[in-house]
Amino acid sequence: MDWKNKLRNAGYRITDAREQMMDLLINTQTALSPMQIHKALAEQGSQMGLVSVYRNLAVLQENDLVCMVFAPDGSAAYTAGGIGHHHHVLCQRCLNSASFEGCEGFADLIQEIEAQTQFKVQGHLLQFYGLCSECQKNEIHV
Amino acid sequence: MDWKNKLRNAGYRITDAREQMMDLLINTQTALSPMQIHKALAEQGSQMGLVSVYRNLAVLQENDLVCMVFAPDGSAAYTAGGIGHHHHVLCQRCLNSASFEGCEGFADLIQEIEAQTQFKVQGHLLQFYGLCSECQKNEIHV
DNA sequence: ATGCTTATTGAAAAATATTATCAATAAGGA
DNA sequence: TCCTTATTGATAATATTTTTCAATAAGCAT
Repeated sequence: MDWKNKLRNAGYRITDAREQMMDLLINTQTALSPMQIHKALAEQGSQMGLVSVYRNLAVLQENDLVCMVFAPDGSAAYTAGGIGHHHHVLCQRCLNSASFEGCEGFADLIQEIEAQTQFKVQGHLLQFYGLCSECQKNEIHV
Repeated sequence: MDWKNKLRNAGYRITDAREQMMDLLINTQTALSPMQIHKALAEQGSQMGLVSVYRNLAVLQENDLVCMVFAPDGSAAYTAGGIGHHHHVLCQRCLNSASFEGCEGFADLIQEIEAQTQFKVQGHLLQFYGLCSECQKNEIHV
């Protein structure tokens, strides 16, 4: 199911603002801050206000159409890749974002944590940071 | 080495503000926001300004005396537990924080990610969320 | 196509969170 | 005890996110 039907089925409307945002996020490799999204759309001629960017990010995120990731500096950035349960690798240099599945290996770790801490584990936050292939090339010449 | 010497050796001074903050963070099970720290210290009679809380959190964090964690809502909170490379489990209900070591199991996962994404992985962000033992008890009566 | 209902938008303002400035104070070595 | 300089508090400046509200537009029913 494409994102439009997903939104429609959830009772949301398909607006220009949402189309522009989805197009941008889908076609951008790097994770973008709300401000960057706003700026990029403005440069494309969009009149959309920053407020709508925030509001729609919330809607899109709620419907699993975009993910929030933490940039290396701790700030929030958004990206459209990835379906189902997955995680992200972010390039520390250019914020290029890739997704991957597989945190099954956690089962053992979670058991150990629960034994050690007496917590009941219910969820996790996992991201990797590194260098994308492009930035690795440039890194050589440092 | 206790935290005072650690700071001293790094060229920082031991001030009332820093002592109050360390005492508070060491004796508090839950992760605290800058605001909560400021409020708690004010209630103890401290005159410390919120600005100093922020500044000293930065200093203490830089010296690995406190850790920043992400609360379930994405906001930053601080806790003093844990030495060396470690991670945290946070209670979603009360923000109780426990630390654990062991992300060795990541070696395989990282190799897989690097193969899949062409990234060179250099670091990671990992936290678990769940219920602490106290909150599990209360959960039963929901 | 047309009208109606209501979600959505933009603009401005409010609320929050964080950082910078600078004179006054205090830590800690001489 | 003095001196140097990191640290502090108060204020202001930035940055970030949310709220409010009238105007607009999406999409269903006609």
